[in-house]
Amino acid sequence: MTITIKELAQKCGVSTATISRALNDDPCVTKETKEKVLSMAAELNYKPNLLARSFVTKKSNIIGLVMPDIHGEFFMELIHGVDEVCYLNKYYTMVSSSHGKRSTAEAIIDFMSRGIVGGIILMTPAIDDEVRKLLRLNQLPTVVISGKRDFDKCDSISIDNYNGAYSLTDYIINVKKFKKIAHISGPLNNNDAIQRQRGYINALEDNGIAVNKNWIVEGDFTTFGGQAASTKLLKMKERPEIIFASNDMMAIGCYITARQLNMKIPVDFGVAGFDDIFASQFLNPRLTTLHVPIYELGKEAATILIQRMNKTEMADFKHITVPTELIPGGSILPKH
Amino acid sequence: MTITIKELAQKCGVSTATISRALNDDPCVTKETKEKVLSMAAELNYKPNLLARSFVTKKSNIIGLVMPDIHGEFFMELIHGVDEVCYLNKYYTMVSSSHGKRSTAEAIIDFMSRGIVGGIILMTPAIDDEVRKLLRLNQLPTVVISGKRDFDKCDSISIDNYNGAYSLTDYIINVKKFKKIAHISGPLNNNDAIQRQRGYINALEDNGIAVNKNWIVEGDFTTFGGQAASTKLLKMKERPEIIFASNDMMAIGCYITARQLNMKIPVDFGVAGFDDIFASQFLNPRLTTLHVPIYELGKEAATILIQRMNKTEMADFKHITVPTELIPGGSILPKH
DNA sequence: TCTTTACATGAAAACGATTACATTAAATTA
DNA sequence: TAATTTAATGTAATCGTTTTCATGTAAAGA
Repeated sequence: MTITIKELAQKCGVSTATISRALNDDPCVTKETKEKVLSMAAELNYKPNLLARSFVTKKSNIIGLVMPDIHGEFFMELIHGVDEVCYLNKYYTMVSSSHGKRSTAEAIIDFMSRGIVGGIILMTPAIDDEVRKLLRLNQLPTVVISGKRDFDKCDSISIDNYNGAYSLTDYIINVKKFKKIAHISGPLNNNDAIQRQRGYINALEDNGIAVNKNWIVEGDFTTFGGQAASTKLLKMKERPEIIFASNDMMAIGCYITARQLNMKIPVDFGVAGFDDIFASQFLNPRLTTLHVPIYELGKEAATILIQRMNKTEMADFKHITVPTELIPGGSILPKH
Repeated sequence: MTITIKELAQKCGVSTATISRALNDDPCVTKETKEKVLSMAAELNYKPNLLARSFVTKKSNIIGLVMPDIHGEFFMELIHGVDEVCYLNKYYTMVSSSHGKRSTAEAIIDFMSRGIVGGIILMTPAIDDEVRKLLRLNQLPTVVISGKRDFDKCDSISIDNYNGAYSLTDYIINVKKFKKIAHISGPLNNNDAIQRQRGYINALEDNGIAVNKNWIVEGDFTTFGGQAASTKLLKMKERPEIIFASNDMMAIGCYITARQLNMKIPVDFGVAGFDDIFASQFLNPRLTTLHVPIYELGKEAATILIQRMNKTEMADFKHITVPTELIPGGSILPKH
């Protein structure tokens, strides 16, 4: 079925070298030859075998996308963005996750050493020593998407977790006029979680509000964790008026808790989240949260990576920080 | 950095053929040689170049996953399931969508003709003539996931849309005791949509309820379409008591309409959906819907495909239908 | 007309693995 | 002991493409 370059060469009455040159737009071949080759290729439906091509050129137009998990719309949007750019540039997207027992390092090593991919987009909540070492002696172009810029030897894109959390906390204090604000953090080995917590704390301090340590509870970024943490907070003798969860999933956990404790959001307590996942807009009342442009982020990462893959000389690494956007919802009342 | 088989052969003092045999567990090589090769390979961190291997063996352990769109948790769970099985079997997942201008056929041709993937999982709402033809003369193992089994020359997995919709409609009639049930269908070139509508109609007829054509409105599987269709239904002089939307997204559109028209679900009208997407459980009241085990479906598809890719002799094609599960929610009251 | 230059194309090597076939050495049989 | 079989390994071809280098031809210059 599939025809090879040799057969095409025979049909055209030229050598395989000329075919290759014609298809790759080498200026050496004459217009007539090029036309003849192209029309014959189209007629016979010839498509170069990408495996063979990648094999000999040592370049692959496959991008390896390494994520901590393949679950939820967050990562879906990331894949979507990457795929969009890949498609437009005739690249391919290979997904991989460190779910189950697999470590991020393992996934990266796999991609790096087997010649399949020509570049890597690494989304990771934290870069540990093993991964850091791998990236350092990595020969493959890599773009790191992370909650914090803590690696300089790659292009990187970070979400502005700190300023997002800061501005949301500040909004609750100065627009909504609340001071009793609790925080459910993400796991504290997660850079996003750390940055968001820092933003929350600094906003409190800058507004002259003492930080109540009891009101900072570590969660795990799941609805279940949010449920547990919010239950703990709401059963305290002195309970907060607002719960700022470090992501929307945990904020949803707060809604579940409210139902269980027979409390009303936003009357009995207010809730804020982070991420603006799809479900957030359908919560009743709508969740106040921060929108993270994850689709655009995926597109940006793929764009930078492809540029890097096509360039031989290495310009300085790009480090981009993308801002979040405050999405006001009914989950926080203005204080009367 | 990356070492080749030649260098490894030199280090071991054997030929590349022996290395290859040792690594592929050929019974011909002695235990001692095999051990020597394996330990040296581990020491030097040798990993066979998969490109070269695939190139020469004409087999690829990359699976191409073709989807109509890369968006929403539905497809995310599909990818998740496929990835899980791929990882366990040392396969890779390459995603591709027919979003934007790209047709499904284009995506398939690309995968088929370029030698990159060794098998295809094709998720498509309908198989048109072009795709049908492609699949027929396809040399690559393919598993089709579709709303309806309408192609016999491949392994296939179908969601039991008909029985799901039938049982849900029957449940509304016989358990919830409603007879005035409207339906917002999906686009009618979509097999899932067609099967679901058929299930709805047949359930009505089998229960002796006349089908009201005005109460069947074609939607587009989006919240916006669900909004438009439900608005239309609710503004009729004789309006339905229950709206059965062909998917959860459109059901969410019904919730939005309710808010806009200042109506209360389930008091003023009831809603049912199909898919059981993540957001459905957080709707207030919880959406009554049908759970589609999409993650398991992805796993199943990948499992079958990998079996097929490893087998030379072609056994009969498998055709699997997976059932849906009724998820009762507060969105439909029992009729007093 | 002869040499030089430029240009278009062809011949052949290369990439890293697998594998059919050849070869060698050891073991078995006569 | 010589002949034959068997087991383990080596040699070399192969896959489809790109690319270096060589070749031949036409145009330009002397």
